[in-house]
Amino acid sequence: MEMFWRHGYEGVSIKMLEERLGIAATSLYAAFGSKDALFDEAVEMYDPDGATPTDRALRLPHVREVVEALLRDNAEAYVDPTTPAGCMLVVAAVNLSSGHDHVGEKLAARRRRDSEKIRRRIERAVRDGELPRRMDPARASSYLVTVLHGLSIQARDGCTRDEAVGIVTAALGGWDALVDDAAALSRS
Amino acid sequence: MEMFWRHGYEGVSIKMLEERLGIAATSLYAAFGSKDALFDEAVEMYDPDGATPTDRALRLPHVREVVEALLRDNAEAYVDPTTPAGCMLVVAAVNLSSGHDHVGEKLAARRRRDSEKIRRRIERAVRDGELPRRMDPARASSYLVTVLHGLSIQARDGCTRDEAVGIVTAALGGWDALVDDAAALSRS
DNA sequence: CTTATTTTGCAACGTTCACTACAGAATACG
DNA sequence: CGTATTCTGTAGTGAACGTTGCAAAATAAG
Repeated sequence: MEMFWRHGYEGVSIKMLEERLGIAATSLYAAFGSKDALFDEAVEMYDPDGATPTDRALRLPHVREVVEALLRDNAEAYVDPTTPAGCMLVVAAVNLSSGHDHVGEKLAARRRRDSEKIRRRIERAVRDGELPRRMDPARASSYLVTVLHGLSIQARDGCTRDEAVGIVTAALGGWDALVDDAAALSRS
Repeated sequence: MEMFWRHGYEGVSIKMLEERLGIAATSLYAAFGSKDALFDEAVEMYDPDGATPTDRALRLPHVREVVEALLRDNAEAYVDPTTPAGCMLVVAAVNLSSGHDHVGEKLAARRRRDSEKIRRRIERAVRDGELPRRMDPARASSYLVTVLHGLSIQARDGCTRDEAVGIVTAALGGWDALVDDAAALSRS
């Protein structure tokens, strides 16, 4: 899985996988059927539905701590030196040659899924009165996802943990400003 | 240039270039020498030093309008429907197979150059008293660059201009919060 | 017009790619 | 132990890749 995360779908050849997994190509195909299917398994292993840092953050009781955990925990994961940098869903299939577009689309679908989870959590907080009525969940979630995607690229560029934490803190300032602005609108 | 921007370095084959440029491979090589050199030319065309939206924004007189133009103008460019989505420096060489790392490194160097330009502009604003003394230029520029990189991925995912503008507004809230926090620190 | 230059088409080159067939070797199971 | 299953190594397949050589065709220049 880490190879696809680090090098992307096309950046990893069957030969590299043989060497990494220590098995012959024939067994690879016997076990997985195709490079595509192997990639899918790798993605599923990276992004098990319900068990990601995002999923865990979304289950926290208060939306401010949800947002904080969402950004912090993902940032921590992106800069974790023991794993490839960034988010696999963002970086593993950006560049694809003809015929491989479906690979990138699967990752895009997962990114959308995550974005919608975040939006729905914010909607819930608005319904529950935890956030102002005039809060725009779509915009807020877009902003948070933008920061996460950007952190992923920054992690790939060698961003340190301290830098990532600093970026998260700044981004939380942006979140708080969103909430304040919505509160002011809700009062007028 | 647009093909590399849209598909990335390895996603564009010489055959595709032949068809797009309407010339034979032989002439391609006569003119450019290699695919690498052609890519370099494309990058230089996309990112002429001193003439990018970032460069133009950095020349504005007041730092708040610098930051605003930086985010808005880049976001506009990333979602411009007449050009490929996102920032070429971010998306054109994320996934590279063995032997092509130097391609990605050139783009990373350009990203670093831009990040440093932004940091230095913020440092200048601190020196000139336009920003609080306790402002951290490195952190502030990291935050801005993170937002830009994230917007690039969002643009690739089909983000509309309105969504991008909304994200920029939220991110500006984060910038303002950074300034406010630094001002509070500077007073204590 | 002639000559020089550029471009083209063709046919490679050597390499890499994902994938397959198959006999033999290795391992697992009863 | 014998049998079944899995894995291996080998030798491909057909396609794609970036690049090159070269004669002929096309274009540009004087």
